[in-house]
Amino acid sequence: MTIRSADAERVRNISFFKQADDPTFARAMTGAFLQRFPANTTLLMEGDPVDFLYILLEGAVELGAGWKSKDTTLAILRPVSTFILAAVVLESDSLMSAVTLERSEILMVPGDSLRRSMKEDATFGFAVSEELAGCYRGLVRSIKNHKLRDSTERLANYLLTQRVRQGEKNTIVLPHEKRVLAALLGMTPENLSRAFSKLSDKGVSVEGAHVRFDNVAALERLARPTPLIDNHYAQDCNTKGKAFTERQQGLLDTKSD
Amino acid sequence: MTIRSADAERVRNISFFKQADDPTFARAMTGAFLQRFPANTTLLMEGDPVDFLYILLEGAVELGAGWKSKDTTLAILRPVSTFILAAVVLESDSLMSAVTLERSEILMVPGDSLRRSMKEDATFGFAVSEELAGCYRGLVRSIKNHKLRDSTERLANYLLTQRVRQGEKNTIVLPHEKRVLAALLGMTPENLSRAFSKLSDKGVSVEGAHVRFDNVAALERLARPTPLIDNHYAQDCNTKGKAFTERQQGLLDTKSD
DNA sequence: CGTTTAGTTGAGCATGCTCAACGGTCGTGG
DNA sequence: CCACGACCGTTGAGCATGCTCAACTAAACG
Repeated sequence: MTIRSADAERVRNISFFKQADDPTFARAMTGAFLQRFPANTTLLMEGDPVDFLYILLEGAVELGAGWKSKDTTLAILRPVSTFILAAVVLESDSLMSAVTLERSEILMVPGDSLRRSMKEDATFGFAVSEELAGCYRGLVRSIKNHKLRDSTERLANYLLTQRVRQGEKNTIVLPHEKRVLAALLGMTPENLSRAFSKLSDKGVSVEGAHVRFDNVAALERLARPTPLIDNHYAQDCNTKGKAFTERQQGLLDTKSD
Repeated sequence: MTIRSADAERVRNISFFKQADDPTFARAMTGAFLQRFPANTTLLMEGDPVDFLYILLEGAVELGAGWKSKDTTLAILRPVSTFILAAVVLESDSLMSAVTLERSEILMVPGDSLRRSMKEDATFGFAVSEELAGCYRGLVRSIKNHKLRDSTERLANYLLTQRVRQGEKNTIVLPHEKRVLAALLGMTPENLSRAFSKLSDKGVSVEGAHVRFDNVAALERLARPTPLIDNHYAQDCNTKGKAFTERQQGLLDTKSD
């Protein structure tokens, strides 16, 4: 077995493996191996056949796509996240490219093993369906965020989201370089700068990666976060405490394919 | 049983029911009923709890979302299409609203029945996973279409796509009102008009719902369709002849949740 | 100490939206 | 049968959001 038990533990804690029993988990992991990649390594290009499910355990990965000399970022992933799950289920070619942003540690699970486990164990299969459904809904949120909000509103909501995740304190630290954040929010670095200065009205001040909030109420009045777009503001919105299956992604951050 | 056998047949022909055996199909359909709705009926609002999987058998449905007095169209569905599948799997609230565009006939399948069948029959569960994965990839295509192409390019690709679907003839008939088409392509009706006139250079002429192509080569040179965005141009791209699981959707048309 | 890279700022431009006006079509009702 | 109104689609003018390009600063790294 090429994976350490500590890693196996971490992997079992991601949603859809948590519900698998031991034999199913073991079979799903058949042939899996752990690999390290330096920053800026292309893991996968658009159109490549997909043979493995990728599970990011350490580092950061950008999912993107291009056409006619344009490029766009679809999501930035942080551990622990799976990606390319949909392509694995369908045994089809990748629709996006994946590139490491930092030195990263990635578990690669053969698609065959995963599909076999799904077909043999209905409970596990259902868990994968839940994961896929969560990813789907993450994308829907992402599209709504993009089509219904302008860049300043997206930034405002991003900041409020980070504030919630980092414990409701009045200062947060940005988890990405500003250039990466700009790509995540669907704008240029120049416009991110300008968006930040527009928010100074609302008590937002920036110093490097540190952001301070002096008037959260005013910021919320501009941002108007909603559980129908911003997953974190989902108080009791997922009916059965299953919030874990639905993670924010895409323009909202993390988890994908 | 409230559904006619002719309808049952049509339903069985959509991807993920096709793979179910008879008992599983029967159980999944427990409590299902067929309902007719007039045009412009709201079937579901954003944030509503979802109790049924909807299957559109006749008519047309628009999926949309709103925020702060803005509204946007996420997809237009045509028969036979399921929708709200992801929310059903997760037993959670809808992220989009659904409205009939025409008089429609919709089969409503209780979420409980569907989830139970998935948990009891791994083969059926896998088929649902394939469906979800296909929906996911449809959304990814949709986002790429939107972020990487300007409005004229989206229209050009839409027209080429329709041409392929309608049999590669040199004239097609638009399946929607232009106002609806505009929403589908993510622009205003005014801009759709302008986009059409920009395409007259490329041999495209419009008369009502009829569009004629006099220079397909030129149009393709502008549109540059690719299987990584436009599903139809997938020659042999899905590895195992499973193309049926992946339908175009969202900005590309039809099939969703 | 030079070089590189991230971030900011400004000017000009492009894509797409809003608002208003107008023509054509269809359905209704006089 | 015609007249009216409603609505779809088109066209034009002006505007807004966001992008490109360029210059400049500051910090990081050799």
